[in-house]
Amino acid sequence: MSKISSSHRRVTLSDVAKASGFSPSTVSLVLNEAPLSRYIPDKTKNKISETAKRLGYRPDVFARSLRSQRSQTVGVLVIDLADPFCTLILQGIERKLLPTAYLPIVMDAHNQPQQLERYLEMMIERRIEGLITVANWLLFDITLLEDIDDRQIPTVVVGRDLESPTINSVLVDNEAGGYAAMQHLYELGHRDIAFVRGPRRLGDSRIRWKGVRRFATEAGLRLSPTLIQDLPGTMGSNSGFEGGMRLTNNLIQSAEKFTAILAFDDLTAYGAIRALSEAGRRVPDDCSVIGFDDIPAAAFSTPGLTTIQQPMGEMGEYAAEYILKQLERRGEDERQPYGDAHLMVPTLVARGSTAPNSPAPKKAGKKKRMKP
Amino acid sequence: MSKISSSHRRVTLSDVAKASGFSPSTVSLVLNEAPLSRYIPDKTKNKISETAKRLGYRPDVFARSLRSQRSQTVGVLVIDLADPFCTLILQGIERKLLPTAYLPIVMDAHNQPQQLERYLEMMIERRIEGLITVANWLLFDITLLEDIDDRQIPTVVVGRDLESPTINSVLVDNEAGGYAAMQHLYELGHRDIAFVRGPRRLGDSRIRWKGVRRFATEAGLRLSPTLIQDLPGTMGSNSGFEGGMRLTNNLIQSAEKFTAILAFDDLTAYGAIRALSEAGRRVPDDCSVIGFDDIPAAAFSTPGLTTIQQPMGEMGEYAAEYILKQLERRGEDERQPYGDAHLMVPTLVARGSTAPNSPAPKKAGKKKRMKP
DNA sequence: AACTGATATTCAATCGAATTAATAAATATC
DNA sequence: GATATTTATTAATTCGATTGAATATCAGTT
Repeated sequence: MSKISSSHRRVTLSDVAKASGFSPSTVSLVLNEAPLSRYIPDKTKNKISETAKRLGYRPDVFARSLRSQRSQTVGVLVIDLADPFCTLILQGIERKLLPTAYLPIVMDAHNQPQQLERYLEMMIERRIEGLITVANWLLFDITLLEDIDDRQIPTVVVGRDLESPTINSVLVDNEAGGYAAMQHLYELGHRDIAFVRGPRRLGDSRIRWKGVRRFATEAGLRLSPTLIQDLPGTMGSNSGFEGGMRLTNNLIQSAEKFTAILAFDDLTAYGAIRALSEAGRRVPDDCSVIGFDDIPAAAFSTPGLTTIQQPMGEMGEYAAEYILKQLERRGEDERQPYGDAHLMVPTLVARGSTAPNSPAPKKAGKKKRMKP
Repeated sequence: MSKISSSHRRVTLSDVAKASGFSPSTVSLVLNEAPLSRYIPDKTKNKISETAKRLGYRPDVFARSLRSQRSQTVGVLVIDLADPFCTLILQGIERKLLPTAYLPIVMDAHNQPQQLERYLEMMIERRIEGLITVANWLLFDITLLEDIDDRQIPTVVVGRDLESPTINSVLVDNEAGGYAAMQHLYELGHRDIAFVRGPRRLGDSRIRWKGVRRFATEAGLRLSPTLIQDLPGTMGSNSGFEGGMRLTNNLIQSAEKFTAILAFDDLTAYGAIRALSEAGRRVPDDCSVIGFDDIPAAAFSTPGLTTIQQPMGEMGEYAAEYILKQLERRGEDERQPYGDAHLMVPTLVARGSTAPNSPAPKKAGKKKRMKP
């Protein structure tokens, strides 16, 4: 039973009509379960559906779309498909869309926001009925998305805090995440904690920091300004790694003691680990490292990376559901609340890259300076 | 200049016709540069193209597809989007397709080959003009693809050796890769090498092994059967990691000495590293590990993973080009050679997970037994 | 017997563009 | 000057499905 369909000539609506002895109109009404089919007796309905099945009829999507002015597609604009963060979100979206009649049209911006306009134009040309943008932390022009939204095409952004006044978004509770990361390190006994924060211009980064600060305040912990580094705002895709490495080197050379690093995201964390390793410091024995995201590599690297897990899959699912809901209530003309952000709860995943602080000395008098 | 298009009402062909003072036919001929437009004077042509541009005319893809029976799309069936191997290939495909008139319709099989048939049906419904299947090492039913090929839809598979008699494919030269991996370890002085091979049923795995054997024979090296482990054929997506871990534990417990592990792929290699680490063996000091693929994580893990790089991007590009070529010469009815496999050259990428063998003891007398 | 309303089915227009056959004017040929 | 030929443009059909208006049948009402 592996043949997909035996005859190569297309079966059209009127083929079914002819074969079943009814008119194309009737066939259409029946197969679409249109309201007008309400008076058509079951006998007719059965006959029609049977012949349709027998002939292997499949409606021509183009004819249908042309007539109905609906494409049955949802645009999915992914900022970078190679970013595992985006990929997992995308898979969540697909999971929700698969059982529906909507086909995702996936476009990959390859980390080049300059071309965003072009992609969106292509999507409009293809008459997408909804738009989901899967963003990583790359900055791009929001006004383009707002344009789409203006056109009555429901739009949502997943993964990033866009801080747009009009566009709804789905993202992780960054503050809770920052808080949890900090708490984890604190509970392991770390008091001298270094930070590699995200770019200042990035909303997500600021909010995570807010969570970190909140925990520190509550715990009565003072954060040393010397131990705070910021990733630059103008970074390519993978340069989180390089940034993390460079900034961690700064930290090491600053000569201020620290026993743990809280990194902006997993890639940054890996950069930190590399830098520490090159400086002869073992993770987690000499220094704990915690990331953010929980990309797949976090599980299979050695040591495993302790991190704040974003529920990427669920975020994608939620976004897809949101769009589907919008599409259902189309025409009701009740616009959803503007600029809403739906926050998902992050989860701490403790792996090998964090460990209790200083198993040896209880008295804090003996400080190991790397360089005087 | 961020507005994508000002007016929300669609501009149709006859709008342009009215505005320019010509008939829809003429406008269509001019804008498509159809053969019949050869007698139309430049004056007319210019006027029409100008008004078209002025009004912001964009042909309706559905109307066009309905009439011309061409969808201007290429189906891209990805076995697992979360697999970085697939992702990078996909990006290569996109790079080549972007400048053309063809839009990729990406479908993700989520590692569930049972649903393949359904996806292919959806693609046929969407009238894809060509099909690129991005395969990882998951086994699936080839006959489905052969069906597509039968329908005059050019088909190609990237990334896997399908061993199909009819379908063309693009993949890495597995034998050369196996050879190079082996050579690398040998040149570092390793003589006692353990292997975690891929599933026996997998063609790629067998060919890699062929390369390994060839080098061993040339170098006069005997391979110990005890040090050869095979991944099971029935594995989920990420279980390469678990498999690698489990089989490496077997190796460790076998008590036969080895100073390097040649793993089937990067994920397997990471499993091996984890197992070694848990057994107290350091990589690369106590044991070198080499992988295959060069997934992104290989670069940012610590130590970096030495591996055989597959040119994933280029493979994708090549596949896309192949399909485009087939589409160009459509109608010429000269079928391409059947079942061709285009081999791409792999590259050794030496990173931190491999190191010269035994800087210390020359005499191999002192064996550390894990358990008797 | 004429009329109403529910039931059952179909006609015909439409979506927007591509394309073939047809027409009209200008020029060339004998 | 009648007839080809080239140049320039268009009317009309087609792709395949949807849908509002129209028609036809029948049971029930007065």
